[in-house]
Amino acid sequence: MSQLPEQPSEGPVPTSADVARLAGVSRATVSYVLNNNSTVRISDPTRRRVREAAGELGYVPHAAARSLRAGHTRMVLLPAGNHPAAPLHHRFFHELESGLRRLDYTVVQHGSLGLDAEEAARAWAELRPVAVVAPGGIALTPQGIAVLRRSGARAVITLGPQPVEGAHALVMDEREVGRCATTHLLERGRRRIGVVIPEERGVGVFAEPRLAGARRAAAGGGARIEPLPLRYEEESAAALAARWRTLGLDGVFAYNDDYAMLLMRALQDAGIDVPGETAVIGAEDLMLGRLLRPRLSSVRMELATAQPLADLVDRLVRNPGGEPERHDLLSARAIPREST
Amino acid sequence: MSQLPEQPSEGPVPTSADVARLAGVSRATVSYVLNNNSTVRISDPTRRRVREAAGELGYVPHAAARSLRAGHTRMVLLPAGNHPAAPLHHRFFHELESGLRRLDYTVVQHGSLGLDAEEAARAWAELRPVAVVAPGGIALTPQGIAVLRRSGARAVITLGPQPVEGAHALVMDEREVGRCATTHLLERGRRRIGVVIPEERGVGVFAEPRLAGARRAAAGGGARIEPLPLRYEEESAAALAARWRTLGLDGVFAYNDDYAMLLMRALQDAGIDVPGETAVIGAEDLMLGRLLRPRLSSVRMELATAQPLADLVDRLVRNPGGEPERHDLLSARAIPREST
DNA sequence: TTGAAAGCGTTACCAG
DNA sequence: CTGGTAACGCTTTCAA
Repeated sequence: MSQLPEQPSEGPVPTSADVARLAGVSRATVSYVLNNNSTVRISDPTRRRVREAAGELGYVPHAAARSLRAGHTRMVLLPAGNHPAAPLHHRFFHELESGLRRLDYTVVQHGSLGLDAEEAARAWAELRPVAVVAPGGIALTPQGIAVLRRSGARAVITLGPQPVEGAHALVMDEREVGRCATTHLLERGRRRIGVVIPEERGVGVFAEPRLAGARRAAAGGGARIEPLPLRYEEESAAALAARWRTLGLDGVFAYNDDYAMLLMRALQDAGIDVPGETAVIGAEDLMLGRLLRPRLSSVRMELATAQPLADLVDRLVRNPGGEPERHDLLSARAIPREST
Repeated sequence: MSQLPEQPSEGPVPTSADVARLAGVSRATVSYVLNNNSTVRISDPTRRRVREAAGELGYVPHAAARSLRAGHTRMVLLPAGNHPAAPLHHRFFHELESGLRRLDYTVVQHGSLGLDAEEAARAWAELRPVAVVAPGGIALTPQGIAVLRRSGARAVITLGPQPVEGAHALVMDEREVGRCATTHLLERGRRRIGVVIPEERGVGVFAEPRLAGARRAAAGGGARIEPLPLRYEEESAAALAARWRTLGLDGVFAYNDDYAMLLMRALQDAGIDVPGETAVIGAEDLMLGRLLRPRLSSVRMELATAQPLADLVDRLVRNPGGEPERHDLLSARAIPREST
């Protein structure tokens, strides 16, 4: 009659007290053993008993309890963007993440769709991350930064096209991409240059600086810049190509290789010779651009390796007092192929 | 001499006790007000005082303390893959995430590079998630599942090409993609069919089932299947194209559109007529495939909308007892264009 | 309507 | 070397 119908999968979660009881020691001893605390010496047989008890119960420490006690976490929070990041960023994030894990941080991505900047910052702050690395396209306001700092974040870092007041900045200056592309077109003798602006929302954070970079380069070279809104659809590209000759452009920087491939095909279909009548250059140097005829010229973007940046995050966490730092991550250079 | 050099950004993190003190009420009252507890009635002036005090201090509740007290979290953990997921998956994750947030879950992605299945499961379990949704390519063993369940996870769900023993499964049966592609080639009269297997690591989880699906379809149609290892590089594709005629294939399913574009270009450069001599079909129906000449045939993959799946996760969390459930998410159909 | 107190799981301090 | 104890921040009885 005293049979308890507890299924193993529904039983209470084992705690360090359970481990202590099973091993016949105190909770403190369990803690010492499991954390390899070196300030105190525990006999080997005891260690083994504790380890075995933990294994037998499937004990896993409770991170929340631990960090409550410790007064801080080792969580680095990466707010996730609403929009798929560029492939380049992906690799970079993975590197950053494993770099941080190597330094014993727990890296956690937290999405924030449908929250405004303040709400999002509060949601992050509830987790009490020791650092926040917010990619470009994530709303991060000075007030949001203040909330995070007050909640104990020792480093708030933006990672994107431009710095944000009051936070450290890992800058991927996308203007450089526009500058490179435009300079290359200028060198090819082009003076009336279109710059594709994707209409997809969320891309603006990247597109605007690329355009700005193009403008600056053009100003120095006596060229004209014409922004060209474009959706990532064949119809949109065809419409643009249809009115191409009225635009009178002899070169175009197409935001990136995807848009460049789309546009170049539409231009060719409309009988515009590339590069004869109009030169086309993309960015990001995708493999696929090399498969087209003419082969697509591009801007290769190189991102700093992420391990030093993980070290940087670590340094800012350990030594939080200083002025906001700025580090430039992105370098760009034109890769001329046949389309320019 | 008593001047404290505390900078505002370095002061202690405000707690509910600070809010209570400033508002001149007890901590309990603060909790009632801030959580809109309806079982107890608090006067409006008090409510306002509490809210103002919280705002003034920039108080943000401490999620760890809260869940420690509550005995459970509302965290849904998504282990992040080592490898960039397909674009389709990206959209899907974003949808799932906002669906879950709508149900008041906190969605957290946790990377696990360089950890084996057991270590990873323990790392996740430390956070005491109420549910874990593990994408394909993430190692999830029966033991790992047990660890998670014992640590309080009420739902462990895999999301990928095949179910895992003991967990619920959202199945994206990639075999269907291979089956579709191959059936389409059979309908076009092809009988000697190559199937590209990317050599990049991490892609295997997707590639193997696609190959399996192709084999099954071929078996029914009296066709031969030839696996074709390929790296995503021009040289690799050129090498494959160079020995193409010795392979004697009249059709090829190229894993996806990226590999298909790469291979098709190499075949054309080697003087192989597409589709005359060899038909080529990809998968994922990328826009770029439509820009090639011949236009690339593809398999369009459609994923179930994610909101119902968020509801499903919620249901499994609230009602954890049942048998492992399986839900099929992926449907595929061939989109014939000019390359087949 | 408000306040006091207990307790969640952990670890650090201090006696034994 | 080991064991008791207090404290981290929060919510929730129970009592006033």
